Amino acid sequence: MDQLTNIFKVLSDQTRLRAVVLLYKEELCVCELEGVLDLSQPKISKSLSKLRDLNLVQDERKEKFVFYTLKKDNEILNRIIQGILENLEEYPQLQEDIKRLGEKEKFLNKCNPLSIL
Amino acid sequence: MDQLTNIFKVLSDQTRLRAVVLLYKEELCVCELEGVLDLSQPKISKSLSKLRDLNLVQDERKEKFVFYTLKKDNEILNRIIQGILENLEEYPQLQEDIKRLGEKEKFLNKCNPLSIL
DNA sequence: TATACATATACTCATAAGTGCATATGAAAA
DNA sequence: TTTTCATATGCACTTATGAGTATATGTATA
Repeated sequence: MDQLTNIFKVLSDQTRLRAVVLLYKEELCVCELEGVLDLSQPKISKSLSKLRDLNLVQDERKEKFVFYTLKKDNEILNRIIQGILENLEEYPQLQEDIKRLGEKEKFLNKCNPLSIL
Repeated sequence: MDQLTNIFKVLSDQTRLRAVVLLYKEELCVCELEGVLDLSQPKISKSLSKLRDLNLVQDERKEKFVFYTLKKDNEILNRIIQGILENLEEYPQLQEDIKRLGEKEKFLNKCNPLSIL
């Protein structure tokens, strides 16, 4: 039951929930998450680290960036996210996040404040 | 999104999760929950109070006892519990709890230690 | 092999959350 | 109207958690 309650705990934080929803849709690097969610780098990194602890996420380095994907082998988690996605109208923030996924490339290489035009 | 993360937070505690699953199956009073889950009265009572705060539960007094039921109007919550119930083999504790639901009457009027035969 | 840059982690702090025990509340029964 | 009994709440304590800032790590590029 621990595995179950741990999943709920992970989802009970807004940052992590937002990240999980995005990662369910596509692979993203820390940089992109930082930009799309408009949150600090350590905050994103820590969130991802908790997801990694629970084995909910997979990471892979590609050149300069580390890309994360959500593992799709967790029945309950899949169900939950699907439930959320089917009722997105109820969650404007998540809706907005997903919309901003379209501009994700904008944030690649732009995570450093100094490099923002 | 707060409502969502709050639901996850509520479910991230073992006591509350166990109670929610039982209350999804049937109406129970504090006494019965105490017996079935084998936990202290204040612990049960506090768990129920958090569920009440989130409007996930309904209470009704019947003579000496206060009976609780889970409200079935929360899409996401329903889905989650259904998901759990469909994979009960993975959660022995919850399975055991549900089994003990059969003996629930045994605990009515027996919550007071002094009245235990 | 230096340097730059993306990501991870450490540290401190403030706050929240769970637990156990004692006690308050309030309805029912005597 | 007093007593009993089911349930709720308060308090003290301990641990967990999230946030921000600074800094470490490690790969890639110059």
